[in-house]
Amino acid sequence: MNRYAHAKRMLVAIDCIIFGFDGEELDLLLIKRNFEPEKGNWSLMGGFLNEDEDLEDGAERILYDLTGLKNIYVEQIATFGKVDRDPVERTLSVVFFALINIKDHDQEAVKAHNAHWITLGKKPKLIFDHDIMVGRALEHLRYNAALHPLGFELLPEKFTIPQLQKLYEAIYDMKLDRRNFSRKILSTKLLIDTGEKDNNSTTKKANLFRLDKARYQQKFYSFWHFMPDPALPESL
Amino acid sequence: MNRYAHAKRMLVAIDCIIFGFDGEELDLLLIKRNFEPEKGNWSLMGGFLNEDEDLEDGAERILYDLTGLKNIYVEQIATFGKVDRDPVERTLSVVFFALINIKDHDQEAVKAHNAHWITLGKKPKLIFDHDIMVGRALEHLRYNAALHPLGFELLPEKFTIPQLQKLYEAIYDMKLDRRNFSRKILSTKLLIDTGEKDNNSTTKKANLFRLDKARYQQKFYSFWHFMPDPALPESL
DNA sequence: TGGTAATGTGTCAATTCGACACAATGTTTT
DNA sequence: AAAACATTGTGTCGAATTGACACATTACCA
Repeated sequence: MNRYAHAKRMLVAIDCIIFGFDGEELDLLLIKRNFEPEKGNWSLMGGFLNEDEDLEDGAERILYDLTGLKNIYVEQIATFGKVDRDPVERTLSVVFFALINIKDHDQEAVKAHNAHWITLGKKPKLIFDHDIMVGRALEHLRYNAALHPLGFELLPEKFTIPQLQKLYEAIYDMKLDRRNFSRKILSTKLLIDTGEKDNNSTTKKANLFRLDKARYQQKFYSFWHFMPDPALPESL
Repeated sequence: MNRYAHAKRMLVAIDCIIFGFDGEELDLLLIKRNFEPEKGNWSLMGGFLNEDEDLEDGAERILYDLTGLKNIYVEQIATFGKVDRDPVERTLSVVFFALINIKDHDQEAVKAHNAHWITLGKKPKLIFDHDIMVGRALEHLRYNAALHPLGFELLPEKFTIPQLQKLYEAIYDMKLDRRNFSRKILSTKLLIDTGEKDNNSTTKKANLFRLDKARYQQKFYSFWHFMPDPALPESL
């Protein structure tokens, strides 16, 4: 038990990288800090982990506090632990990333926190190691969006295939062939044609699709993905 | 600054999942604890993060302490933070996984820690949430071994293609076609034929290959992998 | 010296992929 | 009202990749 007695207790922060999609580019929800430390500079949304709170609950609390949203897509990415990463006091930061439909958030709550949606390409310099965190989050998004049907979290419930394509083009910063993309997406049988049309369009109105949620759950691990499903052995 | 004053400081542990490969199956290096808490039960190798120590340095210290090895493959997987995961006191655990060549470790150091190599299929029940950690580590290994040339970390410097195949079969718990596997691996141009033969064999001696390390670095992100390399934008 | 076991290499059909063309729809312009 | 324009839906075709399978080679052993 001596081990416990001699070990150092330290602060644990939670920082959230919040991705949205405005129809053309990926956006981040960032805070213009009106509090110390680093008042006046940009940072991720964050907070300290409470004594009686699980990590995931902490992340959800912080995200709810800023956006007013619950049940959004949240995933832990990594923990940052350099000794001097926070100049005030040694603080570990557990980083989460969240994908939200940019139309859904509570505008009042966002304004109250002095938060702003910023296009990824125009991201200002962030405090501490937050720039590295964003880089890691983007890498994570690129990895997982190719292997899992993650992208749908960033779109409204009903969306068109050209919208979905623009999203993937924004994530990977590349152009994709319209016809091949459509063929590949439809071959997953993950989309259901609602029969409705996108009336926002000024030219030919595209078909609106929605996710087949049951199939989505079932295919989470095999979408665009050639590995055996990571079924764990009985003993685990 | 008040935020800092009111936040709770807590213990931070590091736990390591150490994978090895015995030529037939995946193995884990586990501790039969001769210290409290949970004395007599099995656990992962771990320890507390020191005050003046980066996370990765802590993981390397703990791994060196147990195996006598440095410069091994180590990767952070996730942080576990359930409030009651450690019954003694609230403790976060940052989990790392390490891949080592099972022949290389320091036998004395391992014995001194009462550690043992256990075949994954015969893993005993572990303490706390360590079973879940092992599950997550295996999932991580399966993910990444398909996308990156990770497997080589588990093999000696010179290895044969049939050895490599057995490793992949152990990781994914499935049989692969010998001829197609060979074709796929060789098509990566990642292996260099040393010209030597494997003299351990009692039948036809297989060719010994080694990794083309330069190409390995270069191809880390495109090996068996169809996404664009995650090159980050200038701003990150 | 022939039998056995494991390795190295080749073939072939089915599928998938990437590049590309054309028809259909809805708006705007003349 | 018709022509021009922008965007969407669908099809084709050759090339590359994949999965299933066969055969020759090497080394040990009886």
